[in-house]
Amino acid sequence: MKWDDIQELPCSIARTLAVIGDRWTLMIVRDCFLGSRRFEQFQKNLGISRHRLSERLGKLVDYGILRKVPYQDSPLRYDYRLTRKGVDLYPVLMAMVHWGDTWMDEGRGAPLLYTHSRCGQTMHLEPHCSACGEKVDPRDVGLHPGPGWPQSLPAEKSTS
Amino acid sequence: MKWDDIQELPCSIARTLAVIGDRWTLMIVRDCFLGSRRFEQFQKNLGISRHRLSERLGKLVDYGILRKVPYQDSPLRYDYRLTRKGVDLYPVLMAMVHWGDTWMDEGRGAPLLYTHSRCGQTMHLEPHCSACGEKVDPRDVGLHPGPGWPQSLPAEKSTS
DNA sequence: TATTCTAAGTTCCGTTTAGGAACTTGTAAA
DNA sequence: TTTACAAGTTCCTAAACGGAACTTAGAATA
Repeated sequence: MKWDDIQELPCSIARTLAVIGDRWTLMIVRDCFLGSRRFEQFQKNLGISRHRLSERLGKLVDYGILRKVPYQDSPLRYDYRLTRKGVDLYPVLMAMVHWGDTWMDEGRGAPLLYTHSRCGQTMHLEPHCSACGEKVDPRDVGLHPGPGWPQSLPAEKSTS
Repeated sequence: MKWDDIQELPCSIARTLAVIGDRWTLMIVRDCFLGSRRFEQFQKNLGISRHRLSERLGKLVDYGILRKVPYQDSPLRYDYRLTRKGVDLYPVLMAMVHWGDTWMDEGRGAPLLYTHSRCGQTMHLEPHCSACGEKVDPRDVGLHPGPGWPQSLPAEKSTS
């Protein structure tokens, strides 16, 4: 199976990875959250090849994660800005931040700390149940087929 | 810059992507959460080439995300099981699930639904503040250098 | 007016990584 | 004795990546 075919699977992780599962793509999105908007800025911050960057930005625009907003005409030039769909990737990135802080800091501690302005405290993001608001343990999650599960396939057995 | 060099950056997202940012790697981890433990099982479920699978499993073991547990000797054979480090990737995967459910369902609805056994309701994972417990909006998060921020670099300006 | 500069890409080409089919190894079952 | 099974390896072609040089359109400078 080719990598590009995974977006056809009835699986939201596969469909998400089909969009942001490429090398560099999430790093570009990360850079947007840190304030980058322009080609040269991304290129300088990330050290990605211009060729690759150009292609990835195009893909992110095609998928509606970034949109091009003119910041001058003659020559016409665009900022790349996160759309709502792009901003919605925040929990994915922050989940990675927490995992990296926990497991990949090599004893040096987190490179960045996050402050919740509502409560003023340093924090990380914790997954809570959208229904009851409690913190969720993976073992307390059951799954079953939803409306988008293909009728042609048998129901999956319920695991973790 | 080569992709493999990103793990040197003082950024937990980069360090996380250095481990799970490859094609197929997160799909394999996903399959683990769904109950797969053996080579043939992964290969059949994912359609990944045996070559690639073998290499990715080895990498996941090297990074301590999976561990090999013998399930028979003669011939000696192993299950691949999630370690604590691997289980900790759950929030990353579930954040992707929610994003995929929201933006990539093509109007068909979520392929899978998740139930929180504590409260019995269908849910998704919401990012909450680990300090105050409230739901977090990206605009309410400020960042500043942490203990792992290299002393040689100037402090970053605080963005989103 | 001619030259240089800036931003945002494209082109080209050699290197890596991926994908797929066939083959291997050790053992158990028919 | 042959077949089957599980878990890889080998080998070869195709696709993706990385880096340097080049392009384009206009602005600024000499």
